Amino acid sequence: MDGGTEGPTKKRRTSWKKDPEAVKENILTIATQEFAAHGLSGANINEIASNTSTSKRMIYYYFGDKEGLYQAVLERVYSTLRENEDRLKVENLGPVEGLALLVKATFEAHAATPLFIRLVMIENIHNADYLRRSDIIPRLNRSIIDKLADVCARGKAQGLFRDSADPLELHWMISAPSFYNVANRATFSTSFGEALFTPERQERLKEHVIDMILGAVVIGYEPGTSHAV
Amino acid sequence: MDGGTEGPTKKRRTSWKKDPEAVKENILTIATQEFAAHGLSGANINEIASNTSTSKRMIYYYFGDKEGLYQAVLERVYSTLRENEDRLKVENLGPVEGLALLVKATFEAHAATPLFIRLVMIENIHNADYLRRSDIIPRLNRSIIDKLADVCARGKAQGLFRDSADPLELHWMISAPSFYNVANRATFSTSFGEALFTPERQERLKEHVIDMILGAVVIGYEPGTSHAV
DNA sequence: ATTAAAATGTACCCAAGAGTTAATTATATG
DNA sequence: CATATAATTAACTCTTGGGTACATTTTAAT
Repeated sequence: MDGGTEGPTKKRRTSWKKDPEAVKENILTIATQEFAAHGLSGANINEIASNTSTSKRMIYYYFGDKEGLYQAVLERVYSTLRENEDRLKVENLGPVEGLALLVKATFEAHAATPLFIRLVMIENIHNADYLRRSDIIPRLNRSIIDKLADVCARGKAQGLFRDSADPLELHWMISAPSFYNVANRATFSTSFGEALFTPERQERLKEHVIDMILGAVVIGYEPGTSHAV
Repeated sequence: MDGGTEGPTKKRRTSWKKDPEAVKENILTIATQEFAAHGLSGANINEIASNTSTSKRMIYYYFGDKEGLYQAVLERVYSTLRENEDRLKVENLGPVEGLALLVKATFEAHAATPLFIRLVMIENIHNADYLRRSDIIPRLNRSIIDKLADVCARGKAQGLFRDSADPLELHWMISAPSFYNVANRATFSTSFGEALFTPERQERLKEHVIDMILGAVVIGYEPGTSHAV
């Protein structure tokens, strides 16, 4: 094809600026999408590189290898999640309303961040090896448990919550449907149809989840009275 | 080692029996473990082959390519699940007891089949492309919905269940915590510790799930009165 | 200006692993 | 018992893609 004039096609390099942070950020953004889409082994470094504004060389320069890049992606996405959790304020609400808000916010947050969900799924396939290896765990996810503990304590003190209410169990109960709703949507709708995934049915499911949680925790709770939506 | 007498080491092939079904079954069993462990792209055909009592050639002979093998694995494991569901009998139980049993059995079945859970997680990563392509879907997972519909109808007819109770939503509500409990154990316990995964706490969680579901469906349900465990 | 170090570009290497080719053996059928 | 076909073995090919070598450019410090 281009074998034409073998003239001055020397090594004419393009000019560039030093901007390490922007380059790293650019790589991480693209890599997040690639890993979320195809998993750790399925992700393609060449593909990531070609979608960045830099080169494959820089990926290895900054992140060492594929696993290093994956780990960085995982940590960044977890940190973002943490920041979102921190923004939630329930201290000023009553225990029942506070708990209802936490459930509602969790359900919506999961639905709004499918990329994060996929990365967590992938990390679970890998037995959480990379998350465990990370040093961000301790400060991670602490706030959501603290919030639940606060709401729980106040609810019990006011005689509104059952004695059995437990913050960690509550977090499990809230996360499970919220996570499943996004994570298993593909197989669920393939098996049973898309019916539950219209906006209206999703609202209904969210209501059900709130009712289930409050019903398990709040003494004498009447379904449909959360006023949280 | 065996470099000794370079005598009659010609092409002396080992003897073998024709046994296509056993060979296929053997391949599927090993492949199931490999795919469940490493996912579609992460699985290694050479590794699978070396763990079977046959050769890599046979994998391609019977299943065409890696994706064909994966699809076969997926279909087989879904079929096994279906058979387990069919064994459950709730027609002779009252609506409340029947529903409680369905929840309990689902929770326990998920906990008992981590391999299946992993394959479903992996299939969701692939947007259920292979499940969708399969022709086993229609008859699949039908029975569980039918059972729930039966229980629901009887519960409503007897004035025990809320009018809002819906079989498909119920299945979603039952599956979500059951699935999450196994699928996300790695990241959950990495973030929050192993506390919820002792046998005692798992029993407690199962009770909570039963209570939550019954609380959402059964009019005037009192937590801890399911008698299902 | 000089220079060293950090950052970047280009081209390449090479192992891993999906998939194939061709010969060989078992078994059913007439 | 000839022979066609299904089942199987052994050895090979060849692309894909993770990772690297090395040259080059920017920038900050002296």
